Amino acid sequence: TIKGWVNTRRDHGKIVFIDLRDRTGVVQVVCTEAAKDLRSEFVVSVTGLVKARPEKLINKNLPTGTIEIEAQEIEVISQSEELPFDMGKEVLDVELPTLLDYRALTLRHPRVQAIFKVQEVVIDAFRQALKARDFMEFQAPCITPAVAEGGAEVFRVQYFEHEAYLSQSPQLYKSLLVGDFERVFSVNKIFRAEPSVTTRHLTEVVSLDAEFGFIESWLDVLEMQEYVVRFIFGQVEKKCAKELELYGATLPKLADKIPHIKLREAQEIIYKRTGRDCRQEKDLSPEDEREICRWSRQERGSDLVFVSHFITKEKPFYICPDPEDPTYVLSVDLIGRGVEWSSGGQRLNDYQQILKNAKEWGVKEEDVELYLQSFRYGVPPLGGFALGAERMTMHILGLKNIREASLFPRDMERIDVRLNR
RNA sequence: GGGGCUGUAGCGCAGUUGGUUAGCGCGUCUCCCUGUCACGGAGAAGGUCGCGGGUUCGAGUCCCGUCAGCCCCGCCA
Repeated sequence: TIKGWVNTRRDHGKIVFIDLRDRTGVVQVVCTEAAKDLRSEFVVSVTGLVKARPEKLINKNLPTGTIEIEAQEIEVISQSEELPFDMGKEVLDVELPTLLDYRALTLRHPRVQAIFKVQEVVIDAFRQALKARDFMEFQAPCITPAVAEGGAEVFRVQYFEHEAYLSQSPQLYKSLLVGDFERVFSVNKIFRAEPSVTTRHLTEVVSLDAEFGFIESWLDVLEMQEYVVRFIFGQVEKKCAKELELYGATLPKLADKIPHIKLREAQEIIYKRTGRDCRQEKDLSPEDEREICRWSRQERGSDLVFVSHFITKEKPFYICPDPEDPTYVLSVDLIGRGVEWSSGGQRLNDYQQILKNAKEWGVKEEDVELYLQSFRYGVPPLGGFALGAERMTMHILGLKNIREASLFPRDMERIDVRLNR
């Protein structure tokens, strides 16, 4: 007896073929006319005999193509309504809004499922990589007391008779915890109320965060980041060959060492290559990021490139300025395939300096009280980084829109269903 | 917030310089088929062309407005 969903039905009159699907794959069931009433996505229980197919009837395109099941009895367990689109195609031919409007159904398609198998491996590999380096996993809070960092917009929530916010980053908590556990990481949801309607932004994101103490320099953070990314790629390559093939995807090519350049060097390179002068800009634009990726690929043989030394004033108060030139910070973004994959850097660990910076940045002491407490009682030099799980998944598979890489994407216009209907 | 593009059957699309009955593929329904595996064959149903207004003898097509969607830019520790 085998139970599963009807993938497709091929009716030949006296003989009917059913492709039966369950979590392990698809197998062909040979039925009599009794199967005439079965439709796509019906859940059925088939009792019958597993038989080897005659040589001529072997389907080489199907992993189970050498066998088939001769049905003796078929019981319908659950019926399905008529499908809104064709699920039998190798590639679901629907537009993004349809893909998401029918999410419960589209997630049954093997090519859609592949996305989330890759994502699972990415997240699992992140955990493995850090546990192997003696990091401890922690659960970050989602409700936070105040907006401690400028920058990204935050969601406000009613918290009894008080106001609270949804966490836009576990940053302060993971840094704080370095004072307690030395090496920590978390896999957690973060929330951003940016009014951004783009192919790479979501309001609810899975963030892969790591932070550790006793670093000799910010380069230790960069190395740890590189180790983790390489480990993740290795696991995806090993465990997701089938999924990568479905998308014709290849993992980013990495040089022996991922090249690393400073923001100003990157801008100089872009100026020399394109004549576009962005040397005074405070950050790389999307086009700049694409150009620097082209450079990295051509000149250094690497699809990924670290860009460091962003402008101190543009970064949060806790980032460590470069002692050699405090205009720039010891923070680093990992850029690949034209977009940002992760960002990290060295943080301040000197209590007085953090206090001073907080004041300068306009951060109220009382809003970061718990964070500051940690640094009053001794914290080693520290740093860390964060990767976006959806962005990694998206760019590993070459998806066009990040919403495809989120099971239930939230954006300005959608929470499960479209908000403007 | 700025710009570009799109909106035609359940889904994906075509529709010429404005012209009389708006098409195609898939899916759905009926019938035929014992070897298909995206089965095949015959037939059928299914549309106020996003919505509102205008120009015109006549609008899916042109104009204005509006709503929705997609993409780019901006915003984005």
